This record gives sequence, C-alpha cells and structure tokens, in this order.
Amino acid sequence: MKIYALADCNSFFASCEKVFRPDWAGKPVVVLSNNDGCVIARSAEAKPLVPMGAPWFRIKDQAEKLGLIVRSSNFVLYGDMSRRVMETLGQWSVDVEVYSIDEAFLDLSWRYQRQLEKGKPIGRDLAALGREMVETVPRWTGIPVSVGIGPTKTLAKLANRIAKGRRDRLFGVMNRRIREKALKNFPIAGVWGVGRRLLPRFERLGLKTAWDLSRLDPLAVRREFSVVQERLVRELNGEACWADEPPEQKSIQVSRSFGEMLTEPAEIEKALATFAVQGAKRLRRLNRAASAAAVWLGTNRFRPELPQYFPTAVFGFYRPTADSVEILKGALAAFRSAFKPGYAYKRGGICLMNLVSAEAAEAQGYLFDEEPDPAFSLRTDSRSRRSRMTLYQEVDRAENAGANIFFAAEGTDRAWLPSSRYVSPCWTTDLERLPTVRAD
DNA sequence: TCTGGGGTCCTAGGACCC
DNA sequence: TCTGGGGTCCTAGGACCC
Repeated sequence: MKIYALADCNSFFASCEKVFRPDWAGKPVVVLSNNDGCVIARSAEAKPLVPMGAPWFRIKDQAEKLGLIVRSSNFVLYGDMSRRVMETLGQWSVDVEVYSIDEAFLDLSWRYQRQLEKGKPIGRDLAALGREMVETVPRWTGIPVSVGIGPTKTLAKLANRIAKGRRDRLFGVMNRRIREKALKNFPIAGVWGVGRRLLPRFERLGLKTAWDLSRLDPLAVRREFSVVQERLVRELNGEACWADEPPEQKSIQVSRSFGEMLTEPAEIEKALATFAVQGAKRLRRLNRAASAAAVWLGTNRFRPELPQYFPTAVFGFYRPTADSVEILKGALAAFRSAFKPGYAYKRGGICLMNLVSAEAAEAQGYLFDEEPDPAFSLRTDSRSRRSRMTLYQEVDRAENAGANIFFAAEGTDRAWLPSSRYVSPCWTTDLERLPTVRAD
C-alpha cells in the first residue's frame, strides 16, 4: 500500500513576509501579483477582509481603514524560503515531490513497511510523524505548514484541506471509517480536480459531497466525462492513479504585464530581450534545450475601447538550444515580423517549447557544421557554440552570486518594468539586507 | 490611472495514408 | 438507389492546477 503526505504551507507568500517582520504578528497582510495588480495571498487575519484576486486599485482606498499591510510580490524571497521548507521536509522522506512553490508530496510508504515488519499498527505512527512535521517546519524555517495523509494523492490533498481548518494542522484518512466520514462531510467543490466547469455538471447529477462522487461507477464516468474524472473517482476510493514521477517539463514561459502601455517597438524589444535571456537561463538550470519558441504580445484587454491585437510569432531552432544569444536573436526577429504599429501593448512574453534534454540536443548534431542561416549572423559551429555555453555558465554563476549582468539589447532605461511599490527586501539572498537581531 | 504568471492533460475533428 | 475500415498525426479548444 502507498502512503502519501501532502505538506502545504499556510498563506505561503504572506507567511514569508511575516517571518522577517515579527511586528506584523496578528496583523492582516496581503501580497499583490506582479505589477501590483491583484491580491494573490492573504494571511489568516486578512482572509475575512479581502477576497482572493481582488484588483488592488479597487480596494486600495479601504486598505488603510482595514489596517491592511500590503506587499508587492518578491519571488526571490519566496523561492529561497520554499527551498528551505522543501529541504526540511527531506527529513521524513527521501522521496519529496515538489508540486508547487508551497506544497510537496512525501512518499511515506517506507514507514508502512517498517511498521508491518515490526508487527505494529500504522495509525499512531503516522500521526506522530505528521505532528513532527507540523512542529519542525515552522521552527526551522518560520513558515507554518499543514499536513494531510492518505493512500492516494487526491486523498492526501483532501486530508490537507481538512487539516487547514484544524488547530493541530494535521489530518489523515488512511483509516477506512475516518475516510468515509471525512468524504461525507467534504463538499464536492473542494475536491482536487473539480473546477468551475465540472462543478455544475456534477451538481446536476445530484452530487454534493466527495463521498457521492466516490460512489460513481468509474467506467460510466469515463464515458460521460473523460479518463481524468475516472481517475479522480478511483483515487477517492484509495486506488492510486497519479504517477509518482512528475514528467519532465515540456515548455517554459516568461511573460509580464508592462508597467505602462507601450507603443514604441524599441521599448517592447527590451522587454522581450529580457524574457528571452531569462528563459534561456531557466533552460540551462533544468539542463534542457528548446526546439522552438513563440513570441507574443497583447494589448490591454481591460480597455475594450482601444484597438485590440494579440499577435504570436512561432519560430524553430535549427537544433534544440539553450543558447541565450540564439534565443535572443530569434525572439527579436520574430517580434519584428509580428509587430504592428498603432496599438498600445500591455503584455508580452516568450514561450520556449518542445523541450528536450541538453544531452539529446548535443547528440543531435548538425548535418553541416556551419552557419545554417546567414541572415542570423551567429556562429553555430560546434566550437563557437561550446565556448558560448562555457561563458554562460560563468555568467549564470556570477549572477547567482549577485552580479548584475545583462545584454545590451535589454537596455538600461526600461519603460516596461512592472510597478512594484511595496516590495520588501530580499532578506535571505542579499548580503546588504540580512536582518539584524538585537538582544535587548 | 490601476485587473498575475506559469504550467499540464484530454478530446474532438480534420488531414492524410493505405 | 448502392459510397469501407482502420490507422496516425496535428491542432484548437476546453478543462484543470497553483
């Protein structure tokens, strides 16, 4: 039998902000999306005050009255805090599947085996283990966490939802009797995999709880819905259908809303150049290479009175690449083919697609070891390519150590930069901003 | 004035093949 | 009057997740 624990950080972004501001304990904190657009995280105190996803410009005026503390998002900080939490979770399983920035599945099946060999029951043992996680993670990282335990990922997820509403932040549904009771009290809308379109369809069938859903015939569900919902029903019954190994990533997207609407191609080019270079860097970190890419732009869809235009330009690489210069040049060429004057652009991005492993890309080799497209003006013989990759390694390393290195195409004065008015310091990744502790 | 960003999977239907 | 059967590949659109 399988045993999964889902550890999920409580109000993760808001909690990250609170760690370094003990004076904010007990106060409502919200974190805004990029460009200070809308609310994407709320501390427990803020949840009754502000709805999730509320546009900031609409609630800004009330914020002061409500005593809201507001932060712009700081993903450098959250990424580093996430890493610490995930490392801590490694205490209890060698198999930690990081599912998102704030949650991870732990395979605890080894524990079951061990108890079985000892001839001891699993229930108490799992409860003790879960309690240890819920206590240790905040002590080591400052981030509170809830833990749900179940025989499938869907049930662990469901148990986690229940845990979030409990004082002890812990709930398990391994026991059949407890599971049945939990499912009967669990509204179908909260089940993992039931979204806004599926919910009314299930409701029309008279289903109200997770238990009702679990009672359906999986094959009938497959006929009426799809194999996805069939698996959902099976998972609710304790039959694990989700793969243990997450598949390799297939695409990378880097996109932003601009701080202001842009009409000048030269300004937009700087943004796309930055997205392209960032995408290439992510590729190298994943040890992967892209076969193709798409550059896209968009006007402001919240301003329907303005002319709208959402162009996309797709291009392929001669062979899969993680080369910043190659991706940058391709992106700018694609942009020039797609750009039309006369529109005010608000968003843009690049999507790197059909990713393969770096080794596979290397093995593919050129049919002719020379420049494939003279218009591209980039030396692609294997020696030039290798020397550029060596250079990038050094650049990536220097950047990770805090250096500020960029391509000229990214520009220095950047009109596209999103606004970020309430951003807190990078407490854990910037030597200048290390928090000081006073003993008084 | 002001509304995020980044992913995955499945299905249906068309094009094309023998 | 009568119009097969089986397969692959690709894409668009729909659905979900955090």
